[in-house]
This record gives sequence, structure tokens and C-alpha cells, in this order.
Amino acid sequence: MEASEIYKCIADPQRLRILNLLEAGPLCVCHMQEILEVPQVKMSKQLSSMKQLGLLKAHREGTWMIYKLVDPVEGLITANLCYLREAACAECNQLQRDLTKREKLILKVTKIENDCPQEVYQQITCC
Amino acid sequence: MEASEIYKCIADPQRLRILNLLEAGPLCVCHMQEILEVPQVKMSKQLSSMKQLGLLKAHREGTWMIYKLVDPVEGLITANLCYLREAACAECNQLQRDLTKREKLILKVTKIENDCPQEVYQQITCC
DNA sequence: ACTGTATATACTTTATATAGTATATATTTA
DNA sequence: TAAATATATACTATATAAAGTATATACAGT
Repeated sequence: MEASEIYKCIADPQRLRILNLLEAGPLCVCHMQEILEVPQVKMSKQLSSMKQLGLLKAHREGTWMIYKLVDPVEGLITANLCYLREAACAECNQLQRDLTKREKLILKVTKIENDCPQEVYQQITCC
Repeated sequence: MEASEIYKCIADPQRLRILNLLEAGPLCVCHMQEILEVPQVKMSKQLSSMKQLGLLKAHREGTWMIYKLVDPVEGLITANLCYLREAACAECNQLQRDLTKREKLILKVTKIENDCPQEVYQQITCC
């Protein structure tokens, strides 16, 4: 994969936020939607473009689609997420808030049976 | 500066190459043109957009315009250049070749009096 | 003042990306 | 089989960026 393609991808703050979330573990579309507060179409289109790029993969579980990072993750992405999480900028704080939001959401859904595919709530631990 | 603006900037391989060159020291436009082999307009437009972004600054020396990175350089840029120089991809090899080309060019121009502003050939050393 | 060289800008065309609305598909449950 | 939920796709509209051509500016040397 070309570095420029990766940069083009993460040049969109929302796509960056998605990668940041997925680095902490798989998630289904509706939960990402809830965390990022974006319309369903937008989320779906961005996920599919990232999947086509080769950064994400997805599988279905019931009506849910679960997305995760491909393994191994592109090093350039890991390096940048790592850098941004340490840095002090508006976007970086957002990344931290998203991870916190993710934790809370997962704790919540694990208490409601069948509200979340097992695979998601079994991976509460963060990188 | 927003991270997304920086990513948008380096998502263009040529702008990335410019930053890579300038990290090794200041250069005038015509020499960057020679190394990257691009038309004058394109070079000039990209330089001015990067200057406006706040990544570069420039000053005139005779008919030459000398560009350099602002000080301090954005950490995100340093981190990415550093990562890419180590990595193995088409773009990364290009970065190395550009630096070699730069060395040769500077060695050449230092031998021809008045072919290059002093400030440029005094900084032959690389990062 | 005139010429040549280096660089920048204006303007136009073309390509690319984003956003929005509506609709389709896949699956589960009743 | 019908209804509900989650997700994807098609289509259109709009915004943004890139490329090309021509022209302008700034300075140096004659």
C-alpha cells in the first residue's frame, strides 16, 4: 500500500477516529456510529472505502457487521495513532475521548443480553 | 496546526519529497525543481501552499528564493519522514534517492562560483 | 533603459472527493 | 410471509484540489 493512500485516508478526521477505535478492538457499525455521532450513510461509505483500501476487514454476525483492522495493521497507521495519542491538539483529545466513550459503551452493552455481538464485548481491553 | 492539514499535505508524494529535501537543509526553487523533475509552476504552487500552511518559510537572495522548514518543524512531519526513511516502499526509496541527488547537486554547485546562494551549499550535512 | 533568469500569480479546465436523499439487501423475529 | 433492524449501494449535487497555459514580478548584468 502506498504511503500517500494512507495519508489521504487519515487526512479525514473521521476516518482517523475510526482507525483509532478499531485499534482497540472490533466494533460493529452502529456502535461506531453512536460514538462518532455521524449519519449511517457516511459511516458506511467510509468503512467500505477503508475496507477496499485494505485497512479493514468485516464479517457479518446476524444483522450486525463487525469491522476490525487487518492483521498486521499498517505500521504507518500504528505509528501515527501512537504519536497523536501523546500529542496535544484538538484532534488528539478527540481520539482519547472516543476511546473513553468506547469503554463506556461496551460496559453498557455487555449488560444487555443480545445487544451486542460477543466478539465485540469480549475485547474490552485497549492496546 | 491541525493534524488533518498536515496529512493532506503529505498525502501528495511530491510535497512529501519537498519536505524530505528541506529537512536536510534549505534549498532554492530551481534546485528542488531539478531534483524532483517537475514543471516550475507546479513547484512554485506547492511551495506557496506549504508556506501558507505554515510549514515553510522563504526569503529572497538575488533572483533566488530560498525555502526552508520553519523552526521548530512540526513533530508530526519529522516523525513521518523518519518512519518512511526506514520503511520499504516505493515512495520511501524515492525519498532516499532524492537525498542522494541533493548531495550530488550541492557538491556540483559549490564548484561553480555564483551558481548557488551561499546559504544553500553551506549546509551540505544531512539530518 | 534593455535583456535574461528565477519565481509567482491569474485564469481556465479537469479531476477527485464529499454529502445528501432515496432505495436496496440481508437477517432476525413474530 | 410480513415487519423490523442493521447495513450497503445508487444516484445526484456540490465542493475541493490539481494541472496547464499564459502572463506578471523581481532582480542582475550589460
